[in-house]
Amino acid sequence: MPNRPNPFAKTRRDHADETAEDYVEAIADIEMASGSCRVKDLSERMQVSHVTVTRILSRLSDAGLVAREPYGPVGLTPRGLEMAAASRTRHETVVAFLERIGVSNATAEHDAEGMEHHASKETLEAMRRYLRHDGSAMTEEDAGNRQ
Amino acid sequence: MPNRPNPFAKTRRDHADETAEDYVEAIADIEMASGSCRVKDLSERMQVSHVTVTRILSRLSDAGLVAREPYGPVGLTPRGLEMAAASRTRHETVVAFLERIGVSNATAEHDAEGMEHHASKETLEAMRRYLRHDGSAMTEEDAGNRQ
DNA sequence: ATAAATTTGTAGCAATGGCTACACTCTGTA
DNA sequence: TACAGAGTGTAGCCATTGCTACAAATTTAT
Repeated sequence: MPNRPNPFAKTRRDHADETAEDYVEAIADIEMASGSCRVKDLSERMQVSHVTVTRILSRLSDAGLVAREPYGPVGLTPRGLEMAAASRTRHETVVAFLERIGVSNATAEHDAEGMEHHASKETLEAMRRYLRHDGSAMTEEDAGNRQ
Repeated sequence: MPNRPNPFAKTRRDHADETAEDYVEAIADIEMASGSCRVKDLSERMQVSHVTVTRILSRLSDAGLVAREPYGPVGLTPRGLEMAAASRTRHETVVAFLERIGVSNATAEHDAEGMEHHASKETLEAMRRYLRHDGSAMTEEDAGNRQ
């Protein structure tokens, strides 16, 4: 018997859900930054072809997260907005946490993008607790001086 | 323009590589724990059908990570062993780190499974630095008392 | 107002990872 | 030894996410 029973399991499902969150988050970001979101914006952001974006948007539209009309801009439904807000909060928690332990902003943004989908409620709470109670940013030097 | 340029990008590729690492790590674990690894052990561990395991093993065998013969046990090639060792180290770092900030062992194991694939070298180093320099385990109570 | 350029949609292919159903091999025991 | 049951393999289906190539629409410029 494996000594680590099956902490795995679900990890390998949910890829489609992660995609949904990433897209919804990106749409909210882009709308916020430039006023409206187009397929092109998403294909650049996600670094995939516009074809891939179109197909995924169509799935998200069926799922009731995205509002879409041919050749038009991409919008979020109320449910999409909800998901975007939750994703954003979680994303910001992970980024802030990584920076706090000394990771550069660029790396924190990059790693958070992947990690955020796997941080459970409990882990996110631990991160927030850490952010609340350890007020100082930790640089490499700080880390050396701490004890 | 999005304010977050494209920290995304690769995030959505590499799923196959993550699978490879997960399987190789699992094989090493199971061999360690029970002496030999069978398809059945993996299908239980990963909670997927034996069919899925077989197909993935065949891909990993083609990739030179896994040694395989029909109806026989599953082994790792030298390259597979290398990958398993690296994965294990990284996994243990993430688990230890999560526990250190107050996450329960069960949750740490679970979250690490997904997060470890997205922790860059820089982030892993920050975690190890934190583990080295902050010797005490942090419980929820500790967190409250710290400042 | 037209032509050119950009954007979006559609068709159709590939790889990955799920599955069920069915066939085959292996093992252990009657 | 022979058979039952457990373990594997194979066929073939589906969904997701990539892609290129080509077609249609929209926007921009002339």
